[in-house]
This record gives sequence, C-alpha cells and structure tokens, in this order.
Amino acid sequence: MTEKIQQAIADALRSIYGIEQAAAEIQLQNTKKEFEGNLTIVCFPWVKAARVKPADMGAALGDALVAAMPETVSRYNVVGGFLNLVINETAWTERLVAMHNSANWGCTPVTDQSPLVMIEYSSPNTNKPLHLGHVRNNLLGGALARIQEAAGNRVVKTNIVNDRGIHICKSMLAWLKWGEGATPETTGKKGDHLIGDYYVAFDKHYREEVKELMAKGMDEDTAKNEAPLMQEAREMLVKWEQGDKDVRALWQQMNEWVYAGFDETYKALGVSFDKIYYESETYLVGKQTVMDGLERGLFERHDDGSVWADLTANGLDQKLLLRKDGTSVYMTQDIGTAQLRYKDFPIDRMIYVVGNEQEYHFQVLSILLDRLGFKWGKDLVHFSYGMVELPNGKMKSREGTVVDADDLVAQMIADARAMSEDKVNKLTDITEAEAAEIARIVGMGALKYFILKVDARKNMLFNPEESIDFNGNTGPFIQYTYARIRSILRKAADTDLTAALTASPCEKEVALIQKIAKLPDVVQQCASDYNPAGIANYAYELAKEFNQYYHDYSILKEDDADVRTMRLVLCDTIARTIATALGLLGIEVPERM
RNA sequence: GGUCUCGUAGCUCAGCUGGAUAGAGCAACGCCCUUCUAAGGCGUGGGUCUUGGGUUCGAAUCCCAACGAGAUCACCA
Repeated sequence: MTEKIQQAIADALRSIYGIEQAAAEIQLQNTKKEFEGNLTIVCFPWVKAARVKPADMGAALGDALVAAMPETVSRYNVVGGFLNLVINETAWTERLVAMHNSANWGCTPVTDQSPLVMIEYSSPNTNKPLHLGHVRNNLLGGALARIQEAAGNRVVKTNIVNDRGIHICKSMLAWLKWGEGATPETTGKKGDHLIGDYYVAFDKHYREEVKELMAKGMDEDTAKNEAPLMQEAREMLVKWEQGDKDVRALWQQMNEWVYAGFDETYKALGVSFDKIYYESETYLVGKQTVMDGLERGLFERHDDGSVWADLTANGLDQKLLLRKDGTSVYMTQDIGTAQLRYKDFPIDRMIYVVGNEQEYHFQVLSILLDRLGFKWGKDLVHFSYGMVELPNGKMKSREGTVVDADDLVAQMIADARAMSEDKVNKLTDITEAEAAEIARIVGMGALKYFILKVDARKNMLFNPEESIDFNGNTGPFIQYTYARIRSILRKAADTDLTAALTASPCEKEVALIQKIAKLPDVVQQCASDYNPAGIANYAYELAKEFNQYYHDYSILKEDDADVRTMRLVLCDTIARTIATALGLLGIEVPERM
C-alpha cells in the first residue's frame, strides 16, 4: 500500500511540477494524533523547485492522489506543508487480514542463499561465575542473533571460551593449596562458583604476600612479580603449556565443573550456541597464522625475536603479535579463532559482541584480518556495548562488588512470584508447577527487558537496592498485555477468525493496525542498526496502545458479530506481533499471569 | 595528550536516515475494579534537550568549538 502511494506521489510530482523524485525515497509518516488522517507527506522538500506555496502543493498532491487511487485515499487535509491522507477503512481491513494470514509475520524467510552471519558472544573466562556484565552480553548476543535471523540471514552463534592462561592457574593453585579436595558434589556448590571462590582466595593470599614483601622494603612492582604465589602460578602455566599430565588433568577437571555451572546459567538465560571454540584449541592456530603472515611479509620480526604488525599506514602504532619467547598474546588468539572459524563456515559477516573497552582491539583485529586475507575482516562488526554500573561505580570482582548472574535470576523469579501472589485478582485455579513456570517467565522477562530496552552503546545503571520493576515500561507489562489478549481469545475459541471480515475498523483500531504493520520495517531497521532496544521500544508502544484500546472498547461483549470478529482478528494479530517482538529479545510470553 | 562513545523531566530512559506543540516509566498527588485479567486505564505537576556558534523553509537530531562523564591508547586477557 505504501509503495503504491509513494509511486502515485512521484507520478504527481512529475506531471504537475516536472519534478523527478524516486518513489522509494518519499517519506510517509504516520499522522500525528492531533490531526485528521493516517499518513502524512511532508511537502517542503519540493516547494523550492516547484516555486509554489507549501499549502498549494499539498492541495495539488492531495487532489492527484484522491483521483489516482480513490479506493485507497478517501480524502485529505493540508496543514502548512503537511499533507495528511485519510486512508479508506476497507484498505485497513485488507491490511489487517493480510498480516493475520501471514505465516511468519514480520520475519524474512531464510534460504540457503542468505548471507551467513556469525555472532560471537558470551566469551567467558573459566575462573569465575558469570555476573551482570556477562548477562548483558549474553542477552544482547542472543537478541542480535534472533534479529539477524528474522531479517533473513543465516546465523551461526559462537562462543569463544577463554579456558587457558594465568587466571585459570590461579584458581587451580588455590584449590590445590586450600581446597582439601572440595568438589561441587561435596560442597553442593555450582562448579563455577566453587572455582570462583578459589580465584578470590588466591587473590586474597596473594595480596597478603605482596604486602609482606613491601613491608620488607620491596617496591610494589617487584613484590607483585616475586610473590611466591604468583611465581607458582606462572610455573603452573608453563607446565600447562608443556602438557604436564597432572596439571592438564586438574585443568580438565576444574573446567568441567565450571562448564556444568555455566550451562545452568545459560539455560536460565535462554542462551545457546551453535559452535563453541576454546582458546586452548585456537591459540596455537593463531601462532601458526601469524608465522605464515610473517613469511608472506605481512609482519616483521624484531631483533629480540618478537613479531609485530606495523600499523602506521593505518594511522595506528605497532602491534605485538608474538612475544620474544614465542608465546601468544590476546590478538594472536583472536586471529587463530578467526582462522578456525573461517575454515568451519563460509562467513559473510562477523559480529563480535564485546564490551566497549575493547574498541581498539577490534579496530586492530579488523586491519590484521583484512591483511591476512579474510574477506569479512575489513567489515567485521564490533558490537560494542556499555558497562553495567552500580550506584557507587563499576563492578569489580576483586572488591566483591559484583551482581552475580545466578543470584539475580533467582531473585527476579522470586520477586515475580511474590508479585503475582500480591495481585488483587490473582490466578487461583493453577497448580504449583504452573505458578512456578509463570514466575520464571515473568521474572526473566522483567530482567531481560530491563537490560535490552536501553541503547546497548550506553553504560547502564543497575541499582541492587531497587528491585527491577514489574509495572510501567517493563517486560511484565508487555507480557501482561499478551496474557490479557490470550484470555479473550480462549473465551472466543469458537469464533472462526479466518472468515472474511466485513466490518471496518474505527479510528483507534486503524492506529493499532498501522502500528502492527510496522513490525517488518522495525525488524529490518533494528537488524541493520544492530539495535535490540528498538524492538523493545516497539513492543512497549504496541502494548501501551492496545491497553488503551482494551480499556475503552469491549471485544467479547460487542453485539455486532462482524465487528466482534474483526476485533478478535485484530487482537490475535497484536498478540502474535507482541510474541514475535518479545521472542526476538528472548522473552517468553505466558498464556496467563 | 591522541582516538572513540555519551550529555534530554528529581531518577531511569525513548525520540529512526532533520519535520507539526520534545515523549514514556518510576517517584508525588487525584480519580477508575458487581463490567473481556487493576502487573491495567485516566488526570495533575515537572524541560533554556549541557553551553555557544553554523548549515536551512525547519535542528534534541547534521557540522564546528567549549564544558562535563566514561572508555581506550600493555610483551593482561
């Protein structure tokens, strides 16, 4: 419909004023509520070329449109340079039916020919449990993946697990020293939390050692370097690299505990991956790739044996790729991971979901991958998101000011449960299992929406003192709207919603139809902007608009059967649209709540 | 110091490639449940869109500068 109107305007501009204007670029916006009409065309862009007054142009275009497509444009009005079109009610009915019948409403089908987009997200270290920052990463990554897929891309979700390095050795060492053989089974702790405890223990003892050494007159840097615990950790890392049997066995064991813990958290968050890479498997590939690049003359070796990339041509500095002892750095590992991935998948576009503190890293990685010949390297996307801050600053694991992911999830679900039991008209005829499931869906909905509704680039504030809301602009508000509609539809289960609609929508209903109709555009836009928050905002606006309608209009009690059916179709389409939008964010919808 | 983000109501945030009188939620106050689910709806109050220039029919939006907040510029990952 919009395409036809755009074309008609382009035709009118040409025939009346001799202005050539590409139809697709003509902006049609929804008319503001204060004015009569549904769609608005802004005439200002052409008045100069046409040498007429804005209002005269509006009238001329309005006349032309009514003449050209009377079945769609029933009338118009002009305010200043704004041409407001009133679209025929039957056109809206047709629009509604088309959306209602659309099998996968709002989403573009994916084929074998669709571009392959790989999304890396989560990427945890295996020495401590996940916290709120990881939650943001995981939720954003999952949402991006779903949105890309809805926009018609093949999507591969990957995770690169940082399972090796000095930080793992710290946990291992502490466990050996003070763990007394503790396991998740003997302690009843989740594996990731157990290991995290030893990471903290290491740090505590280590700091004591440093303090003692400094008391003996050693300067801080030397003390940090020479503290016995740190030396032991380093020795352990060397042994690990050498493949020492005992160290590797312990490493394996502890990682398994951590993975079991992560799996629980991932499951609770509704996060999954198609392919998981481990740094212990990619870092050697990275070294090899760098060595190959060195041979091809892409990099250079310094006198001390270290290998560097010269980025001065790109306006950057030199970047180390291999230390003089031949060991790899962060960048080397990311190159190796890229190499493996490229071997595994025909990647067209790569998206890294990583915090904004690593913007420089990805700027460099992009240059290096491009230089190495990865076709997607140059245009790799660093989806850079802001930090989650607490009222008194950033989260710091060492200072214990972290919001633990598992605690938060449990708290949200408990809050949701309490909330539903406080309700005035709470559900009484449900089983314990149903109540628990609703609390899970609603609690997680509140958490996910809270995080995803804000622009990912911005730092966001989380105040643990104030629990996440369930009223207002929240996930539960939207879920509640869905549940209300489902309740109506259950009561009208005997109505045939596929029958031809004869009733026309009223003004408020037209506004809702216009809102629903935007879903495909919103999905496309949010996919190309990498903007999950746009989906959240859309879902909220739709839910809010529906709630007003729900308050003012009766659906089941409408006497006119034709109108009633039309309203049911509208409700059904809105429910599906809400479910789709929330689904893209990884938020489930309850049938009742 | 260089680079990159961000600055909108008391608080947390929307405002898409410039469009009509800048919007929500929370918090405060006042209404609305014998009526399809009150996790809802309606209303009141609350703003020099950090500041100053520029671009033009029109700027919260684009450009420049200043101020303020954050990130980054490691042989840490």
